[in-house]
Amino acid sequence: MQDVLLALLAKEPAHGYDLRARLRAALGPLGGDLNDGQVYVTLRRLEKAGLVTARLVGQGDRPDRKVYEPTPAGRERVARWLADVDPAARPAPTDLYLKLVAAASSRLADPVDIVDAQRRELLRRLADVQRAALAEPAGSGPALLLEGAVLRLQADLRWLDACAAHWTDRKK
Amino acid sequence: MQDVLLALLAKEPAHGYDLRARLRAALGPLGGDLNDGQVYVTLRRLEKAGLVTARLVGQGDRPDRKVYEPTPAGRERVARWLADVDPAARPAPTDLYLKLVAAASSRLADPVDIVDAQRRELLRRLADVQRAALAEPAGSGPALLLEGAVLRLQADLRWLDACAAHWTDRKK
DNA sequence: CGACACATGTAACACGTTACATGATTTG
DNA sequence: CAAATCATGTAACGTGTTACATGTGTCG
Repeated sequence: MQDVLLALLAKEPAHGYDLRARLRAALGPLGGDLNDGQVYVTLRRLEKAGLVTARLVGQGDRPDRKVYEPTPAGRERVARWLADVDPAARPAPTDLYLKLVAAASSRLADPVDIVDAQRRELLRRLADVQRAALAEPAGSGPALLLEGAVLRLQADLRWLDACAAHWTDRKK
Repeated sequence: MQDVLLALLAKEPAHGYDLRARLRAALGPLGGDLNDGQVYVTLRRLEKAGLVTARLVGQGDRPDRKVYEPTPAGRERVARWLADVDPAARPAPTDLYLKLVAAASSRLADPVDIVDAQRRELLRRLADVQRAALAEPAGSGPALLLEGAVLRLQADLRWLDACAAHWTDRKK
């Protein structure tokens, strides 16, 4: 998040509200879960870390803006971020897997039921995402991002099939 | 994490070291990034929240064990966790997407280069995971989890191709 | 007049990560 | 004798989440 904001500021100085709007625009329908204060908190942390500087810009009738600009240290960090490959969180559906293992070993729930419920949920989300994708102009950024979501959901659905097979075998 | 430990304790009371070992066994090669103190911190938080109780079990020569057991409130929470579908984090590769957008708009780096670097990285990880999968007994839990990782990595790789096409078009 | 866009924040909290810290016993 | 295994933790930190808090201007 910090890096993202820094990179946006490296393009041109901006104030919090504007950054939030740009983020929402870039993310499209998936930007809905952004938090109100998140951007401002992050900006203040960046400021405290000496990566950006701010100046107030009054504009008469409208509320004042606080325009941020990266410091040299900030620009350096952006460059490093862009050059590094993504650390990329654990690629596996670890959480669900642990739930299934826990359910199986504790005998409090049937893993196959959980898999079924999860499959229904993922199918629902897949439909949502695909519907949202149709609403986006083809070739737009959000459309691309939504395609990424679709691919992942499909991958997870195929994995769920493998899970179902796994625990069905064990049950008998 | 809290829920996972609670569920394991619901099966049978255990001490921290044992839980850690069970987790590592369940996760297989992917359990390597578990932190030493993590389990203990979580257990203490669970205790503070009144979801587990602990009693010390001395065993003469060996260090004492602290055996944890869920409280009724804890068991209730496990039941709820198992019944609920996974909240499942954002299904889209948002982080990388934002990096690409930031790179493109700031002109500090070429998105296509970033995509290429990322592809090399994912291919490397895919090879790692597949090699690890061969070392696991077929049909084991860890093997299943590794298959999940493979499917996701393949999905992300296909998405990278879409990204490359997207920004190659824009460049011309 | 009510809703929405503009514009900014804070405080408390939960959680994972990192790194540090200790000490006995078994095994090669 | 060194290393691995058993066994437990703590302190500090960074970050995201939640919820709260405030105020103006415009448009229908």
